[in-house]
Amino acid sequence: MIKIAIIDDHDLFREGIRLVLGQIEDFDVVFDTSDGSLFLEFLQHTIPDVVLMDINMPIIDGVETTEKSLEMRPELKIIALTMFADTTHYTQMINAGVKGFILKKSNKNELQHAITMVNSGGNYFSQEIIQKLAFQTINSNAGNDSLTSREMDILHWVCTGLTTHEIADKLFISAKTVEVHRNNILHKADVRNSAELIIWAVKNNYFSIE
Amino acid sequence: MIKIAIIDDHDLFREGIRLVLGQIEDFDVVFDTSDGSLFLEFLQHTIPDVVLMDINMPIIDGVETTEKSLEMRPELKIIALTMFADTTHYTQMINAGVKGFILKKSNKNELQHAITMVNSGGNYFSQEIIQKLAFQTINSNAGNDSLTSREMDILHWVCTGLTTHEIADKLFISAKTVEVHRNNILHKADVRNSAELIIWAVKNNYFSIE
DNA sequence: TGTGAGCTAAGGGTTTTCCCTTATGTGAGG
DNA sequence: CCTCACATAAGGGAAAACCCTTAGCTCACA
Repeated sequence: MIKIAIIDDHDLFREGIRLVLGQIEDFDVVFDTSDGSLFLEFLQHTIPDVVLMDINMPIIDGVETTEKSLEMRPELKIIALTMFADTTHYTQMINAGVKGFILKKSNKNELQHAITMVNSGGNYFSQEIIQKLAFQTINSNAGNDSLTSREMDILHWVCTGLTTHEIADKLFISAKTVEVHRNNILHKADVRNSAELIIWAVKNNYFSIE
Repeated sequence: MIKIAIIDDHDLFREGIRLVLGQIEDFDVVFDTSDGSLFLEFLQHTIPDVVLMDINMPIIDGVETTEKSLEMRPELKIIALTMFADTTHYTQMINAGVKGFILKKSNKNELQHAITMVNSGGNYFSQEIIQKLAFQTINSNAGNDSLTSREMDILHWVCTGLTTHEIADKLFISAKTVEVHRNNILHKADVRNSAELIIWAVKNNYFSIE
C-alpha cells in the first residue's frame, strides 16, 4: 500500500483526486487538506509515502510548505502539482527536494504512473516540462535567471496594474529604481512588455489570479 | 435518479467530479467528455437532467457548446462551471439559457446543492457572483458593457503582448483604429492600463492562459 | 580585503500607451 | 428613411513604458 497525502486548496479538485486515487489498488490516501500548516502537524505523527503538493497558491505557500515539510522529514517524496509548466522554478524546486512535477491537466494514468515511479525511488516530470527545459537550453539564457526578492515585489505590483510611479511611492524608493527593476525583470523573463510579462508571471507562479 | 453529464477538458478534474457525484445518492453521471462536439452527438439519443459545462476553454468552446446544446434541446438544464466569478458574461449566459453558475473552487456540498436546485426547476448562482453583481449595480456602469467582436479580436492580441502597431499590421487596419478599440476596451473593462486589462480579460474568460 | 550580487539612483533618449476630439462609411432595425 | 451601433481613421498632446549608460552603497563570501 502506497500511503498518499494531498495538499491543495481547491476543494473539489482535491476531493476528486482523493477518489480517483482511492480507486487504484495499492494506493491509499491517508490525508488531504487545503492548509499547508495542517499538513506539517500531520507530519509530526505520520509519514506518507508520496505527497501531492499544489504549488499554485495564494501567497506562495506551496513552496514554503514543501520546504518546511522536507526540513521535518527529509526522506519525504513530494510531487509538485502545477497548473502550468513552470520552468523558472524547477531548479529551486528540485533543490528543495521535489521528486516530480505533474500538471493539473494531466490524466489519471499519468498521475498513477508518477506516483508509482516516485514511490519506488525514481523521479517523474511531465512531458511538457521536459520539452520546455530542452527548448530553453537551446535558447541558452532565455528566461533562466531567477528573480531576486525585490524583483518579485515589483513584479507583484506590476501585475496588479500599478504604474512605475505608484510602485515607487508604495516602496518609498525612486521611480527610476523601479524602472531599473522592471527592465531587469523583462530581460530575465525574456519578454518585451508588461502584457507578456504578466502572462509569464502567471505561468511561472510568480503571480496568481484570484 | 438525477442523470448528469459533465463537459470539461481537464481530465483529472472531470474524473474527480464524476466520482464525487457518483458517491451521492440519487446522482448518476451518465456521460462525461472533454469534447463539446461529442456531447452534442450524445444529446441526439439521450437527455441528461443536469449538465455541468466548463466555460473556461481554449477558443471559447464552452459558450458555443452551451448554445448549440440548447438549440437541440431547449429544455436542458445547464450549470456553468467557471474558474473565476465572471460577471461580464452573465447576462449572455443567462440569455443563452444557463440555469446556474458555480465556481471550480467550490466544494462538494455546494455542487450537490446547485445540481439539486437546478434539477427541480430552480437556479443556482454561487455567492461570489451574486456579490460581484450587487457591487456592480452600485457602481452603475462599471464593467457592464459587453465587448464587440472586433474588440475581442484586439483584446486577444493585446493579451498576447502585441503592440498597437503590430496588431494594426496583423489586421490590416490603421494603428489609430487599434488605439480607439484599445481605449474603448479599457473603458468597458473599467481598468486603467494593459496590466489591469489582462487580469480582467482572464477573469472574465476573454483570454485564457494555456 | 577584494570581488560580486543586489539595491539604489540619475541622465537622456525612443517608443508605446493613454486620452481627448472630430469625422466618415456601412449595415441592421424601427 | 433615418437613426444607432460599429469600424474605420486622424490630429495632437500627456503620461508611462522601455532601453541604454554610469555609479555609489552594502552585505556576504571567499
